Amino acid sequence: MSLRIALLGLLTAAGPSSGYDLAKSFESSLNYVWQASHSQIYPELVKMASDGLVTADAEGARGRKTYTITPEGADQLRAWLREQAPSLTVRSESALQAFLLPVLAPQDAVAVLERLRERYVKKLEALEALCADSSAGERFGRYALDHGIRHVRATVAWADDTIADLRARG
Amino acid sequence: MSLRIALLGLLTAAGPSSGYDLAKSFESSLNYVWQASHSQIYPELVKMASDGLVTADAEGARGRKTYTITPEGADQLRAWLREQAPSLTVRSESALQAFLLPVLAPQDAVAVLERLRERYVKKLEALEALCADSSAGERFGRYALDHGIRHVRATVAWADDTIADLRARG
DNA sequence: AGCCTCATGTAAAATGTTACATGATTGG
DNA sequence: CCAATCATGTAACATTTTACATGAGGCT
Repeated sequence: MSLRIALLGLLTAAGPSSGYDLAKSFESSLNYVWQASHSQIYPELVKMASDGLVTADAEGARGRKTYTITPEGADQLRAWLREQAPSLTVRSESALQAFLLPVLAPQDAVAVLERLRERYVKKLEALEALCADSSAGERFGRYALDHGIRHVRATVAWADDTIADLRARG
Repeated sequence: MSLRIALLGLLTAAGPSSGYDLAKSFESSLNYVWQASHSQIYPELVKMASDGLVTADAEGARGRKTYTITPEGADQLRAWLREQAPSLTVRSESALQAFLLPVLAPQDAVAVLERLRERYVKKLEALEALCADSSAGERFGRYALDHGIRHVRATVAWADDTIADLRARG
């Protein structure tokens, strides 16, 4: 369901798009919260078309198919948002590493954390650049971007404090 | 791989455990960052035993099997932690909702967010209670719990600010 | 001509979820 | 004795990832 919803959302935000476009949108805008590759997206769009949630254009150059959200698709998206209480759980490999850190000797744990922290700082810079780019009017994706930035900042702060704690222990 | 690593970590943290115990550990301690149910855990433990990462006791009461991590298992866990740069992406249904919020009329979006905020506040209270419970010495899970608390706090703050923003727009 | 990006798809494998199925032990 | 919890497993299904496969169009 989530994939379908995400695609409907992207089609609303960006207007008519091809599967290829949508795959790129996933990479750029949605990547921090959800992932999907073209091999998942193409078949899903076909199913969504047969369910009447989107319509496909005749093919353009290079076999390009442009999908447009239908009123039923828009209804279904809004209904899902209003009615579906989302799961609060998260799947995060880096947080899993964080959990397991104490199995390492403190100095090894510090090394792992410093590497992780560095990568998060880069991610934060990338997100902040995106935020600066987006003109003030662009509401779409803005809330999620803000959400992402706060999370990454929280992670960097956590890494700092955890590194300090590990160092204090030796 | 992540499931296997998580199980090795839990076996290190909690000592010899049954699949049932491990499933409960997932629910209580690891739930915020990773999920797995008994139907995934039992077969995985069998595979891990055949790969020499854990050993199984003879059965106890009610068919209970206690698994113990082997030195090879511990090595593999530490090697993974030291060498594997984890993916920084996250899969979060609630963050996906956050992203899609602008498709709703502002007052509907506010209602959705308020409901979400309430659930996160409850989650925060539960995590903070856990944190207070855990005696100061207990390092295991502490870093991850701290990580989780910071993330949930960041989410609540984000919800507050986003609600305010949506209200300001009408 | 050759390389890169665009563009679509399918297949196989791995992973994760939900449902079904069974039975022992403990506590009230 | 009954209900809850302990305890294990399998099967079916859904989802996700990785790999394979193909070809058009643009640029140098």
